This record gives sequence, C-alpha cells and structure tokens, in this order.
Amino acid sequence: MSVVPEQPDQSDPSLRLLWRHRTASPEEPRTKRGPKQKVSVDEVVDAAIDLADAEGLAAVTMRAIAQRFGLGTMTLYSYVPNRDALLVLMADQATGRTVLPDLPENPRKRLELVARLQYDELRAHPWLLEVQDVRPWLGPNMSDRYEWQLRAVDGLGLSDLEMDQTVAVLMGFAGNIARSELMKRRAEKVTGMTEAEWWAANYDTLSEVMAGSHYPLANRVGTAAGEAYQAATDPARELDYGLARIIDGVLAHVAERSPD
Amino acid sequence: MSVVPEQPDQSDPSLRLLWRHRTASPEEPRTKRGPKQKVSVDEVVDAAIDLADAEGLAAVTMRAIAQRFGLGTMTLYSYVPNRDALLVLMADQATGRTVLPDLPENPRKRLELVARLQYDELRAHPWLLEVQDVRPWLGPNMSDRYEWQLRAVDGLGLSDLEMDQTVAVLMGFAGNIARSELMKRRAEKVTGMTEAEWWAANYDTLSEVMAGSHYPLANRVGTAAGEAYQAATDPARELDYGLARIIDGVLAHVAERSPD
DNA sequence: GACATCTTCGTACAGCGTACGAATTTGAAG
DNA sequence: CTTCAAATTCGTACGCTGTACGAAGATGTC
Repeated sequence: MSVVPEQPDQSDPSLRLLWRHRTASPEEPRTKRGPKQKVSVDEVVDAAIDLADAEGLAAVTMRAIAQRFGLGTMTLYSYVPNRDALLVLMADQATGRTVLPDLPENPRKRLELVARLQYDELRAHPWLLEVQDVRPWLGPNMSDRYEWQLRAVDGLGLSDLEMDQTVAVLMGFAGNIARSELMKRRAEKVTGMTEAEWWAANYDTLSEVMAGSHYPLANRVGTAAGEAYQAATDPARELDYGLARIIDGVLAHVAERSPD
Repeated sequence: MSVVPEQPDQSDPSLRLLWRHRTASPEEPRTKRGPKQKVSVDEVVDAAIDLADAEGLAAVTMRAIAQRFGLGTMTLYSYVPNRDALLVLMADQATGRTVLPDLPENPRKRLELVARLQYDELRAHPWLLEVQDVRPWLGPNMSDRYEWQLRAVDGLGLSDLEMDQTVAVLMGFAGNIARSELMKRRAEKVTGMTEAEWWAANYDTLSEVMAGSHYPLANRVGTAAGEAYQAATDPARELDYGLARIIDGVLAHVAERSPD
C-alpha cells in the first residue's frame, strides 16, 4: 500500500488523435521505424467525409474507405483505432471546414447567426446528426466553434450557465429542423414518391382506417399546412418561426432582468 | 389508353398494421385457413418494447425477439413485414402506454405539460429517439397524441401553421434534452466512468493538447458548469431554462398580436 | 378426401466491424 | 554491413445482423 499503483492511463486515446495538428509536439520526430504510411490520417478522414456527404453515413464502411486508397481493409486500423473514432474525427474535421464569420453587433442577429450557421452546416453534412449520437466530441474545431458561439451570447446579461444553455437550445433547434428535413428527403428516396404523392397514394387507406377516430384539429391544421406548402412541413418556415420565438424569449429574459 | 391501368397499390402496407385495432373491420373474420398464430402482433411488439427498454434498441434483433417466444427467427416475418416496420409499431404502441392528462387552463402550464410529457416519455423509452429517424410514423396513438398537443396550443391566438410549428418546437426541444441525457448515460456505460471522473482522468491530456489554443469563455463557462453541477451539463436545469424561454417567446408573440 | 391457404422455420447469403497473426519494410544499433 | 526492433500492411476468419427462399406442416373449405 506504500507504492503508488500503476495508473493504466485512463485517458481517452482518441483525444490526441483529434488534436494531432495543434499539439505543441514535445518530441515529435521520434523513432520512425517501419514503412511510411502511404496516406495521411487527414486524407482518410477527408475521404470518409466526402463519402458520407455523397452516399450517407451508412456507406462509410471500413472496406469502402480502404478501397478508395487501394489499401487493405485492416490497414485503416493503423490510422484510426476503430470506426467510431473515425466518425468523431470526421465530425471535427467537417466542423473545421466551416469558416466562422465575424459576429454582428446586433444581439438578435448574433443569435440568429449561431443557429443558421449550424443549420447550414447540417444541411451540407447531414450525417453529422447521426454522429452526434456516438460521442460528445471534444476536438479542436468543435472547441473553436463553441468558443465562437459563447462569444455570440456574451455580454447579453446572461449568467455563465445561461450562456451555455442558450447555445445548447439554439444548436438543438437548428439540429431538429435539419433532422426533419433529412427525414423528409430519406422518405422520398425510400418510397420513391414526393410527400404530396405519398399523401395522395395513401389518402384512401388513411381515411378508411381513421374512420373511427376524430381529429378535428389535426385535420384543420394538416389542411392548412398542405395548402400552404404542399407538404406536411416546411423546414425553412419552421426555422424562421421557431428561431424568432426562441430569440424573443431569450432577449425578453435578459431585458426583464436589467431594464434600462 | 382507354382502360385504367392496374394500380399496383402504392399505399403503405404498414398503415393497416398500425391501425389494426381501430379499423372498422369491414369483413374481418374472413378465410382463416392454416394454423393459428401462436402469439399476437401486440405480444411481439410489447416484447420488443420491453427488450428495448431494458437493453437498448440495438438488442432488439429479430433473433432475440423470436427466442423470447420460442419461435424460429423467420416466423416473425409472418407477424411483421420487416424490422423497420416493427420499430414503427413499437413507437406507436409505446406512445399508447402514456395516458394523456387533462389540459390545464393556464396557457403556460399547457405548453409546459406538452413538453414535459414528451420528455418523461423519452426518458422511459430512450430508444424512441432512434426510432424517430426511421420513419414519420402515423399510427393511431401518435395521432391521438398530436391532436392532444394541438388542443394544448389551440385558442392562444396562433395561426394553424403556427400551432403546428409551436408543437414541433416543444417536442424537438424535449427530445434534445432527452438525447443529451441519453448520450451522457451511454458515455458513462462505455467509459465506465462518471462524467466527473472522465474529466479528471483526461485533465492532463486535455491541458497539454489544448495548450496552444485559447478558450477564455469556454473555460469560464465550463468552470461555472462544473461547479454548479459537477458535470458539463444538467438536463433538468436545461429543460427548465429552455422551456421557459421558448414559452416566453410564444406567449409574447400572441400577446403582441392581440393586445387586450 | 382433395385442395388451397396460411404458418412455421432451417438454411443460406451478403454485409458489417474487427481480432489475430504473418509478412514486409524500414531506421537505428552494433 | 549486418542485425534487430519497431512499424506498417493486409489475408483470413469469426460472430453478428436482416432477410430471401423454399420446404414442411397445419388447418379450414369444397
């Protein structure tokens, strides 16, 4: 009991991989025996990102990526510990592709920008929505992003905790709109019909099957939505509406606290 | 061109399965040749729900469910067309387990109830978050739920479209909180550490690797969060805060339009 | 009794992540 | 230059998944 037991390094191995470009490289060019790697980790991750953009996250298989470089499948495991780690690397690297614009003066516009930037990014890389479920990724680009987001809500009169929560609400909301849009696109691909076509094709079945139930409000609202944009939902308007309400709520909150 | 071509029934086959209990049964007890089914669709779906509750959605495999009933794996396919259809049935059936309480008079409390009911349900059945990605399910219990949600936002002064969007915002927000909670639990299971332990174990690595980057706000906010609840996030407070802001925004919106 | 219909389910296949270990290539040490 | 250790490459194999196919068995109707 007098000797400190061996600590088997509980630290997450993929952290160093995530930050590989920014580490101050204490003794970087160490022993370099063995053959040189034919490609770089960045190239692997970039290829995976492109694949996910083009064909969805399900198409990002170790075999498929390896084939892109003419490598054996198992060779990838000398670049990346496993698939989940690759997904995290993809997420951070994709995040790094978005340049962060200067923040406007106007508080409302600042909050809007945070949400819309996230939304645009998720439209460009919808698979980020699925990767989010894998792990809370704490990479360099994600950290930059978070700091930028906090700057957007700084100085409004929110507490530190409220700043974090406000960012979370905005990000989550943007993600939800992007997700519903993704689901819509997927449904169209799977069924081979547009949303309007699906409703037309299933109208008879639906009215037969729902004959015994009464949905006065749902019918009224559904009809209104259908007439407004020939579909059950319209992401762009949902974004405008929800974002306005959320920002209203946040700004009202700080205004109430410090009424000039 | 004079004969109407055969319509190959574009309608979704799982719709009738979803509504199997409410169909007015036009000629229900038709030909009933062949052996009787040993279990019912409801039993299969219930078993799948219990399995998902206990061990997560990944544990819901066709083989595992079949084994629960002592059936051959392929036998399940005479109950349910495929796994995705089963997931949709699970979602609707689980939704049906939640009883919908009467709506309060107070508008704020009504909106809060909509969000909190959703949140509680997602805590009870976290796998619903993953099923949501499979398909927009239009089952009887989900339809009941939607009608109830619309009643909660009816009479506030919102347009039909805004009613739908408001419900969507509340549902999405509740889902996000539930999701972050789920991810936190998963991370703890995977790493075998609590969140606080993870930060402790990775503190050295993190500060080494982030040495070259500056995150003044993130550090300040992170420290505040850590002190407040010994973790990076606290779902219960996020729920309270975000919900209050969103409801503020919605109520302000309708108040502004019809100022009594 | 014959037949059509429905249920049951064993086998098989393609695809996945990845554990394992052998073969190969390279830089450093003697 | 030789020797050796370390690093990379990658073929094979395993267990897991959903499910297509077709045979076998059970049951109600004619």
